[in-house]
Amino acid sequence: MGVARTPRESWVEAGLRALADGGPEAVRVEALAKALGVTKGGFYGYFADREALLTAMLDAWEREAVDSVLARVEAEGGDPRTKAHRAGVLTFSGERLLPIDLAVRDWARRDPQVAARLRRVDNRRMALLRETLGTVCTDPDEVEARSLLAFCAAIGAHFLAADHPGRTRDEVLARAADLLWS
Amino acid sequence: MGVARTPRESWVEAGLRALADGGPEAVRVEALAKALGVTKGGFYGYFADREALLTAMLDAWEREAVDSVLARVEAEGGDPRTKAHRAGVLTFSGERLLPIDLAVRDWARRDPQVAARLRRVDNRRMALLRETLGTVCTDPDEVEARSLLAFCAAIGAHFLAADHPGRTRDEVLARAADLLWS
DNA sequence: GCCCATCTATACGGCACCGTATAGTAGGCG
DNA sequence: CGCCTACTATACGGTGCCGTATAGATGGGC
Repeated sequence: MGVARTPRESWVEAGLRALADGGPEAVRVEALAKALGVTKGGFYGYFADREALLTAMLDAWEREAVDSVLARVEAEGGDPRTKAHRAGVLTFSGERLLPIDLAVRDWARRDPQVAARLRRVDNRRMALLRETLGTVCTDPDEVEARSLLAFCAAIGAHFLAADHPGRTRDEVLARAADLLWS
Repeated sequence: MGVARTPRESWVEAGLRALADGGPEAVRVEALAKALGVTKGGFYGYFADREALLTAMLDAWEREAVDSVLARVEAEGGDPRTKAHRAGVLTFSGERLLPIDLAVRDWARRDPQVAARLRRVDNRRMALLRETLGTVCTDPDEVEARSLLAFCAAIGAHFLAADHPGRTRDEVLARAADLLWS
């Protein structure tokens, strides 16, 4: 048996990279092959077509972005706000997950399949926010409002281009977090 | 002189529609021509190339999304919160501007030219938010934080797929607005 | 009615990509 | 060693798109 020189995961990996910095349209079989230093010859042994790769990419992302993150957060435990913060850091820092996350969000606006997946992911993240914010606020409606604001801030900050004269974005976000968790 | 059967604005218009529901990659000369019921023959009389159309689209969007909206808001006047709310409604309701806005946001992550433009737009919107929130809150740092939260909510809500058991998204957003303007 | 600018259709070469077919190579296993 | 499987390179037809060239239509101005 020959050894897998360019195994299935390599294609998924390259696909996620392309998605991260070019959107789903940038996930092109021949381009990935060139990025991997091969031709597309072997691709169709792993995937029926381009669409199958996109699905596999989303599968991998869903696992890595939620299961793995939430598992680590639960394992380390700690203060509710700390847990929420660590989940945010694990998810939205690091050059890897964030750009994929943002690309998936835009993609979801055009593809119902992707939207359904993102909904599963976001619901689990919202559940964590609800849980932690429930410790600093009793009114369930307000907990929901604060959770949405927190989530929107975590995501929206990356889609906003506004400046904050005399401050950094991170400083403003820190102040916003204080407001939400006060 | 022949009359403009498919004038320049038609191409810009069709381009913005394509951008709104397919992203910049979907703005393709031949596809627009087909959508307009024409061939691409006349296109290159108005635009040097596809890139020139994209620029013209952004010009049109910037005027319509900011100049026109802010002018109308200032003209009608009213309560600060009302002004901010009306600006939000004019910008983010209606099937027209919102999807273009969201598409531009994703586009800006990959194209510095677009990012610079979005920055101008967002700064003007932020200025309005700052002004109105300055009337309910004195600490400038908190005004900035609340403004950012409000803006992130307006944008982020459209990129979030989470559910709110027993509530609608609009209900939660209304509660969030109450928090920010309290 | 005719001219002429303005728009339009058609055709072209080029490129990038998809998915398929086919032949070549490389390494584990008997 | 030689086979057989897994992977790879190459080549192909098809499609959709870009930008250019060129010829045809259309309607206002004189």
